[in-house]
Amino acid sequence: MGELERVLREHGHRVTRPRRAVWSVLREAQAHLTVEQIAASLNDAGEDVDVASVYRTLSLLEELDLARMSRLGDTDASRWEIAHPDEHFHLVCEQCGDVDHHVGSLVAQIREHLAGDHGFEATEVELVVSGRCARCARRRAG
Amino acid sequence: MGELERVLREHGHRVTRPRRAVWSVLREAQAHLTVEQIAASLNDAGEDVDVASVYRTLSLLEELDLARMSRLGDTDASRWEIAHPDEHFHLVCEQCGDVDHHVGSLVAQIREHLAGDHGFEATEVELVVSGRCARCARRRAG
DNA sequence: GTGGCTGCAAACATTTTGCATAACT
DNA sequence: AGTTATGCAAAATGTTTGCAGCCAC
Repeated sequence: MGELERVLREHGHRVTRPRRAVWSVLREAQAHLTVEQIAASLNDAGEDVDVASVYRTLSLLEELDLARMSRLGDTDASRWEIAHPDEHFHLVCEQCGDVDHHVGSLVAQIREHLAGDHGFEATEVELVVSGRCARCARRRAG
Repeated sequence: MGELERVLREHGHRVTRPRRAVWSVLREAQAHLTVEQIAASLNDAGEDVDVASVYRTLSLLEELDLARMSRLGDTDASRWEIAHPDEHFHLVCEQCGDVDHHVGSLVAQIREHLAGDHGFEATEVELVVSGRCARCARRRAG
């Protein structure tokens, strides 16, 4: 049994076609998807799921720590991704539009720094860095 | 002549009552304000400014690097603040709802780390940390 | 069978836009 | 006087909700 089914059942929720479909789209995408993009993917896959259900499913997945929402870049639409077990941060390239995930010690370092200097117990560290990725920097600088 | 007037004129924009009023509200507030809150403040101050003008003014101020927008916490409304010359980050307390600014070396450190390890030229570092502030942590832990 | 879930449509919240008028330079 | 910015209202966008019927359990 997949992770989705297990977690849903554990919490007394039902395993339905729309939930499987949304989960599948999130799993297969590497990027952060807007609801619009998720709906398009569902369509491509021949799955007929209402946006309202997409929203409801995403909220549920978030509640169950299976998905994560963020508002990257300058868009006003939320973007969704599978909840990574590892802490990571986002590098948004202003030139090519790419969004990279990076797992590293950085987030842990930030957490420690805050606990030490500010007495702040961090539960969630959201680090979004905009700029130019190595590839674009190379191309432009020579 | 104030900073607002100077920058507006420098860029060929007019100095108008709504622009002064919005600027004044932002200057006097320490917090990050939603457009709704800005409108309420304007009302309190006896200034009659349409929301559309508030939005247009805020966009202009952002373009001129006089104001900054961010989407803190879980709200879906943008929040605005005077553009700080210093780099800073946000500590959002999940318990008391407080949003603190912190200026420190942390952002510079992140920038260096990324340039070194990832070859990523950061232009903007947005660090939002949720958790429990020192005050709330003390109260609860003893 | 029954209660939770879905689809549909309508409501809601936030932000943007078109246009006639007002006001800054 | 010229033209940019404003106010108003309407539209666009993103998200939530009420409800009748459907489907997983």
